[in-house]
Amino acid sequence: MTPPAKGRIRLSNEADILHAAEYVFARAGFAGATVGAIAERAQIPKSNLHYYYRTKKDIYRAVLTRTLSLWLAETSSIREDDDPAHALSHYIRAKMHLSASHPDASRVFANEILHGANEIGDYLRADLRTLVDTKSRVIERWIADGKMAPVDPRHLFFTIWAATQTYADFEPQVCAVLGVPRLGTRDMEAATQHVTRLLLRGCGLETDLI
Amino acid sequence: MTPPAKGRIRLSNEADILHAAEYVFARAGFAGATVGAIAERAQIPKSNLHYYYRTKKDIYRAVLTRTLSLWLAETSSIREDDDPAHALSHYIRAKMHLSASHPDASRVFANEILHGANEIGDYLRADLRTLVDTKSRVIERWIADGKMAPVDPRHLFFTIWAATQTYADFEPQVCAVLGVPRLGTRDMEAATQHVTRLLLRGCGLETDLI
DNA sequence: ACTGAACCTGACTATCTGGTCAGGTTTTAC
DNA sequence: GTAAAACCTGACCAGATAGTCAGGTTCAGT
Repeated sequence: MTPPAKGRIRLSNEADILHAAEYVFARAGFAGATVGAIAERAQIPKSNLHYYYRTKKDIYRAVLTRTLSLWLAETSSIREDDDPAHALSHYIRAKMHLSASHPDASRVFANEILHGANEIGDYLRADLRTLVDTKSRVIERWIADGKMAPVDPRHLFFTIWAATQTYADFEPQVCAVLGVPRLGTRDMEAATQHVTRLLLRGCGLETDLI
Repeated sequence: MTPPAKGRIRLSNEADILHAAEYVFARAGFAGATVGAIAERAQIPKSNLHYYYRTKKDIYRAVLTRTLSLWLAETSSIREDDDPAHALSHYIRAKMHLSASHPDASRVFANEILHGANEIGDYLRADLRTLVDTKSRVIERWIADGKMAPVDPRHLFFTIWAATQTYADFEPQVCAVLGVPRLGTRDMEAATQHVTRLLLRGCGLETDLI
């Protein structure tokens, strides 16, 4: 267990380390990342880093944990008493915003799942599954009420996640096709418009009204 | 350069190595994969492997190159004289089939782009971009002819790729949410139906007619 | 001011891994 | 049958890297 009360210095240094680690893990994956590189980026000696996190895996888990809560918090807009078009477009926009503001976090997360989700598999099977089940029931209710076209809610989530995270995870491919060096605010806004319209229309929802 | 004429043994061994390498790279990434593990899986001594591929990067590039051509060949169904609904559903189905039949290839490819596309960036900016430009013009023509709703063709490709490849790249997440140990034929067929209907309807195309 | 806890660090090591190489065996072409 | 090319391999090494540790410095509460 970590000490119950964390000192000021510890708090600050752990934040620096995690920030640097996110950057390094996003670019090199777990195996390719070196503790030395993380330490260098955090501007801290390697042995000092080991004082806060005993092993590389400890750092990795800390980065993943921090990202998970971020990822999970965004479904709040999907509530049964809300309007489907409004709720879904809000959710999609929130996810796109996450891809734009925390691309490295998205990449670390993607990398973890891509390679078998060995560290977070239990979490996915428990918390994530429960969450999606709950939100799926809301969507099924909307469908039963004739508010939107019949769509498998779980697969709808897969498609929304994929369509939005692709702008963070596969940015080099997107940039290559669009012919831009990196994704700017304008590109991301166009992407958000596209995804929202395409998927809402796909769910049989009027997009002109938004 | 590789020798112009390859021996029978070389052909067979290179195929074994590449097959094993795809498996290992998909699970561990480039840095996490060890030449020893690839050799072991190919049932060949490590030094023999180095006889065929001098460096680990050579193996990696060979795997990527093989995958690239596979990935590229599928846009053939998108032709201007074809019906949009038919062409797009055909393309989506082909992409889904690729995710089902070559998940490891998809993962190696995804991993490469996720970590910056350093090996295939040039290819993406050249061949892939040209291909997408060409096919985008076809879709723009369909839109101009009022055959489908106005959709940004490039972003449409991003969404199709993302929605289909997610079933290979993020399989552990999909399985966790669906509560199944692995994706079966039935699951993939349901996924294909979902993606096709959602995206075609999103493009303003009638899906009942397919 | 004092003192114990928290924090810091250079030097070190065990291990792992990519790649080499000399010398062997098998295959192929004639 | 034979010779050259292709193929194979155990032993080896150099470099990289995760993690340790003993001993030092700074901080926080009193």
